[in-house]
Amino acid sequence: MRVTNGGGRVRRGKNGEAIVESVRFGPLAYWVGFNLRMAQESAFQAFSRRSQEIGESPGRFATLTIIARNPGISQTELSLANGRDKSSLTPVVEDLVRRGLVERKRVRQDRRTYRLNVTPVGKKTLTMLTRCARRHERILDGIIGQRDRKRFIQILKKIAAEIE
Amino acid sequence: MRVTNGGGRVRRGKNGEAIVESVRFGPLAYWVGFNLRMAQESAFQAFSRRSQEIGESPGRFATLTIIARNPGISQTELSLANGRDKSSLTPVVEDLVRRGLVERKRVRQDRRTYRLNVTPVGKKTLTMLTRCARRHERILDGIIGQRDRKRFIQILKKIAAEIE
DNA sequence: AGTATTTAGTTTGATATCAAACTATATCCC
DNA sequence: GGGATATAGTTTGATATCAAACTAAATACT
Repeated sequence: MRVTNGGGRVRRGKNGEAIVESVRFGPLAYWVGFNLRMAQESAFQAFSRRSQEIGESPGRFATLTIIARNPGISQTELSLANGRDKSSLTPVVEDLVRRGLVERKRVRQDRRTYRLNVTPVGKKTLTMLTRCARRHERILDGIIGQRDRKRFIQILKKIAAEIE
Repeated sequence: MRVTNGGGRVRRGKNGEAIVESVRFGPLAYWVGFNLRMAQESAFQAFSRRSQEIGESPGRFATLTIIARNPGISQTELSLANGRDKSSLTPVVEDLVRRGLVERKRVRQDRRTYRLNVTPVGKKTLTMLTRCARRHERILDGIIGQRDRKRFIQILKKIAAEIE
């Protein structure tokens, strides 16, 4: 179940007539935090549907892209770049390796760490996912508008970087 | 573990000297979806820390606010407004009722639905949470800047409303 | 009135995530 | 060299969430 708006509240009066009241959000309506959450979740949901069409979980996209762009990256570096705890990555990487999309090698000099690389099969999947993500981005661009897009992304980056 | 940037990759050369490479994000760097996620998660994390200081889970804030602003709202209406599946709300409401922050009454005309209201105790908690959220908002405002703030929120709302 | 459909909320099963504790290895410093 | 400390990754336990199946009640249709 997905939300698209504040959803009208329908209530019945004495005679059964519908009384539609809209939900009041109070301060939430104009606060950044709440709107950020709602926007992110809708966008994620939309991308999720798209990527499921090609049989991949949406989270794999960022993971695969970062590995592909940083051959030999370690799991910890990946977890930092991806904004997830390193422990969350254990099952994800396991799954990618099991399905042959990613290859994982021990490092000779430091036998604690792994180096991750995308396999040819993984590259094919990534190509499909990227196409999928581009379509998604095009829709988002349409909503935001060319004029504001750059500034919008700048602000998002600034929030991620500066909030503690 | 929280991410604030792309995190430098440190690797050791033959002679043990540190080689710092920064992580390449490829297309992720300028795509809306990824930056939206990173910003939202950092912001949420920050608010989470704040609200834990007063012993409340961060999710309770939106829930309590919406109930307070819409006395007698049903769980389904609440779930729509809050952007969560109605089934997720069952344990949340249960907890709020158990702790005496919210009161829940059966409706005579329609015995399937409940009406939710915030109790005086809940109002006190909400006041504290609101103070906490205001501090958080002030920081976000500082990062975004007064000039762009309004437009930024408009865009977030537009994304939530228009993406499918 | 009586059956079919819709609706409100709960239950169940699956997934993603985090944080803290843990294991194995590497590095620091005496 | 050897103990103390730090680091890479895994394990474990807890939480939040969703989606689908379910129950009970209301409404719609004939």
